[in-house]
Amino acid sequence: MVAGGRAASIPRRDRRAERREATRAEILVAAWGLVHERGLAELSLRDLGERVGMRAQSLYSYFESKHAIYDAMFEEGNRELLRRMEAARDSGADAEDRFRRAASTMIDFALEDPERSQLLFLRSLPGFQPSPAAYEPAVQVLQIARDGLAELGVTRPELLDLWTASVSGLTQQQLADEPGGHRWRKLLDDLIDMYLAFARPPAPRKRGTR
Amino acid sequence: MVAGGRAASIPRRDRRAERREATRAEILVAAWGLVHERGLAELSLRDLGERVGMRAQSLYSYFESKHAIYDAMFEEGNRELLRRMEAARDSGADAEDRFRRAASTMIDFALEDPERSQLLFLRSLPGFQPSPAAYEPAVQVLQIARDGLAELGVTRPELLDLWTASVSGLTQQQLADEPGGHRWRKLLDDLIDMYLAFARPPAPRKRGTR
DNA sequence: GTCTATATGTGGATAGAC
DNA sequence: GTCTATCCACATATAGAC
Repeated sequence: MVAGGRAASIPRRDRRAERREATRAEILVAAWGLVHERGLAELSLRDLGERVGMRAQSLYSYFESKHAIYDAMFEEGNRELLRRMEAARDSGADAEDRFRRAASTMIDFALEDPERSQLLFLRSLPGFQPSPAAYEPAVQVLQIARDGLAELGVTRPELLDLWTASVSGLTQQQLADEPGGHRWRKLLDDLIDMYLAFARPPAPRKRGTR
Repeated sequence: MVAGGRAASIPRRDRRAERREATRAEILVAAWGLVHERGLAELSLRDLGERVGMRAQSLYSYFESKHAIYDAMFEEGNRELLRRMEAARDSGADAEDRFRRAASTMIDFALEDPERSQLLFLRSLPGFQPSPAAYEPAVQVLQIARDGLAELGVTRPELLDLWTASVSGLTQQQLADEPGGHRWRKLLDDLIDMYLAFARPPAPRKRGTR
C-alpha cells in the first residue's frame, strides 16, 4: 500500500511532511510578528506572504483560510498557557501557595502579550470562532483552576465563576487602560486576600487552639 | 455679515442646520440598528447608506469618516450611561443602598446591549480611539463611582480600581460566555458583599455598644 | 509546491459634475 | 447635498505553467 512497497509498520521519516510542518511553523512565527507590530485584526495575507517569502496565494497551500491561521495561533497560545499552569500547579508549598502562584502565572501570561490575550480571551475578531481542538487546552486550564480551589475547600461553582470573573477583570483593565504598566497587576494580592476571606470556609474551631 | 442683513445677535432658527442635525441623528439610529443586527465591526457604509436612503459616499457630508460615526455612537452611549448613573446616585435610602443601586444600574446597562458595551468598554475596533469629547461623560461616570465609595469611607484609589475591575470582570464574563443569561449577573450581590467586607473600614468600636 | 494571471466581492475614501 | 465615477486595499478563489 505504501509507495515503494514498504510495510506501513516500519516508521520512516517523511521529509516532505517534515518540511511542510516546518513551513507552517515559520508562517505562524511570522504571523505573531506582524500581529505584534500592527495589531491582531490588521494581519493581512499579503503582508504575511511577503514576510515568509512567498505570494499570498501560496499560503493557501499551508492553511485553508485566514481563520485557520488564527485558529492555529489560538491553539498555540492556549497550549503555552496550559503548560505554564501545569507547572504552577506542580509547585508551591501548600494549597494556598499554589493558588497564588497559579493566579500570578495566569495574569502574567495575559499581560506579557496583549495581542495574544486579545485573541485568546476576547472575542474581538469578526467571524472568528476557535475550533474545538484549539479550544481544548483552555478547558484543561479551567479544570486546573477548579481543582486548585477545591484544594482550598472552595467547591461551589458560583465561587469559581466569581474568581475567574475577578481575575479576568483585573487583567483586562490592565491591558485596556495601561498596557505594560502595573497599576492593576499590583492589586492581585489584594484580590486574592479579598476573595479567600469571602470564599474559603472558616477553619473549624478546635478546642485548645489559641 | 449675516446673509439678509440680519444682526448676528438676533437668534433665528437655522432650518438648514436643523435638517442636517436631524439627518445625522437618523444615520445614527440606522447605524445602531445595523450594529445590533450584524455586529459592531460589521458596520459598512454601503449598508448604512442604503438603510437611510442615500449612497455610501453621501454619508461623508454628515460624518467625515466611519470612525466619526463610531465616535458619535460612543458619545451617545456614554451620555445615556451617565444619565442613568446620575439617577441612581440621586436615589436610595443610604450610602450602601445607593452603592448597590449604582452597581446594578451599571451592569444592567452593559448587559442590555452587548454591541454598545463592546464599543464603550472594549477596545476592539481596529484603529478606533474615541475623541476626548466623546469620552468625557465616562470620566464623570467614574467620578460618581469615586464619590459613592467615598460616602462609604472607601477612599484609597487602589480600592476604586479593585472595584471597577471586579464589576467589569463580572460584566464581561456574562457578555462573552452567555449573553442574555444571568449566570454571572446573579453574582453581583456576592461581589458587593465580598468587596465591602474587604474595603470598608471597620466600624469604630464604641464602649457600651453590644 | 509555487508561481503568474485573473476574477469576484467587499470595503473606505476622494474628485468633480449637477 | 447628492450623485457618478474612480481608486486603492483586501480576502478569497481558480486555472494553468514550471
